[in-house]
Amino acid sequence: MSDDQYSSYSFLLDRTAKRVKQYAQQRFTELGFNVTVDQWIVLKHLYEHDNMKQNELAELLFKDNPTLTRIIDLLCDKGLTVRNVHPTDRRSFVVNLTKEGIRKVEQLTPKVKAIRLKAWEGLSERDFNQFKKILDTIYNNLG
Amino acid sequence: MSDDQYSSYSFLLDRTAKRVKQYAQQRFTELGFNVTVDQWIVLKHLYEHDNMKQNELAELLFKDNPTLTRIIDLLCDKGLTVRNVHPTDRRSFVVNLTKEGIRKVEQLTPKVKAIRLKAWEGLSERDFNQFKKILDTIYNNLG
DNA sequence: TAATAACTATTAGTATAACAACTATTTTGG
DNA sequence: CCAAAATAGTTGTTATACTAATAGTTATTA
Repeated sequence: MSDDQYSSYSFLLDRTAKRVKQYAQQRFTELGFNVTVDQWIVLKHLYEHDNMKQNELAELLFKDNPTLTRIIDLLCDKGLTVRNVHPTDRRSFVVNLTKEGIRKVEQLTPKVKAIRLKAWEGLSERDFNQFKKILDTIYNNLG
Repeated sequence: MSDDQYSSYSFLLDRTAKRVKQYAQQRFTELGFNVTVDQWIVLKHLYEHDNMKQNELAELLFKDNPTLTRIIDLLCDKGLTVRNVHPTDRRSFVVNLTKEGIRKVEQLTPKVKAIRLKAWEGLSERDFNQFKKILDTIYNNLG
C-alpha cells in the first residue's frame, strides 16, 4: 500500500473515535445521566471490580494516574464513589461505589448499551472480528 | 452478536486512537518537531489548501471553532501561520502559512509519514480496506 | 430602510489527556 | 537496620473538546 493511502488511517481512526464519544456524550446529556462518558466508564468498571486501587483501575482503563485522580474527585463530589484507605498500604486508596453509585450503574447500564449499539448497525460479527484484529495489531505495533 | 461483545468496540477504538496519537506525539517531541500532533494536522492541511477561512478549515478537520481558534493562536505565536482579513467578509479571517510554516511542513512531511507507517506493520491493503469500511460505517451511523 | 436574524470568530468555563514535579509511603540492598 | 530507590497519589501546566455567551459583521425581511 502506498504511504499516502496508509497515512489516512490515523485520520479515520481519530475522526471515528471522536464521533463515537461525542455521540454517546450527547445522548448522556439529553437523557440526563449527569455523568460524562469517561466518568461512566469508571463507574461501570467499579461495579464489576469494586475495591480497586486507583493505579490498578487506571491501568485497566488505559488512563494515567493524574487523569484518574481527577475523575475520581468528580465522582466523589457527585456522591457516586468513595475513597477508602488501603488496609496494608497507606500510600493507596481503594475506590468503592456508594449506594447511589450502584443504583446509577444499574439504572444506566441498559440505556448505555442501547446507545452503544447504534454505531454497529449494518455491521456483522465478522466485521467486528476484523475490526478487533486490526485495532489490536495497531495497538501492539506501537506498544 | 451479543450486546456485551459489541459494547467493547468503543473501548478498542478509544484505546487504539489514544495510543496512535500518543505514539506520534512522543516521536514529535523526541525529534524536536516543536508542534503538537493537532497543530501538525492544521499545518499540513494549510499546505495543501492555503488561504482558507477558519470555519472552513475547522469543518474539514472535524474541529470546532473555539478549538481551531486556539490552535491557530499557537501556530501564529510560533510564527508558522498568519491571519489575514477576508477580502469580502470582515467577520472572517483567512489563514496562511508563513515562509517558516511552509519550510516546516516540507521538512517534517517525510518524517511524519515514517512515524505513521509504524502502526501498520503486519497489516495488508485488504486489512486497510476493511478497516476503512467499518470506520466509515460507524461514522455514518452516528452522523 | 430598519429591525431582526444569522454568521464568524473569540472568550470563558469545565472535562479529559499527557507530562513533570512533588509528598508520603514502602521496598530494596548494602 | 538504614540509605537509596521505587511506588501511590496529588498538584501544576499545557493542549484539546465541547458548551455557552459575546462582539462585530452580514443577510434577511417586514
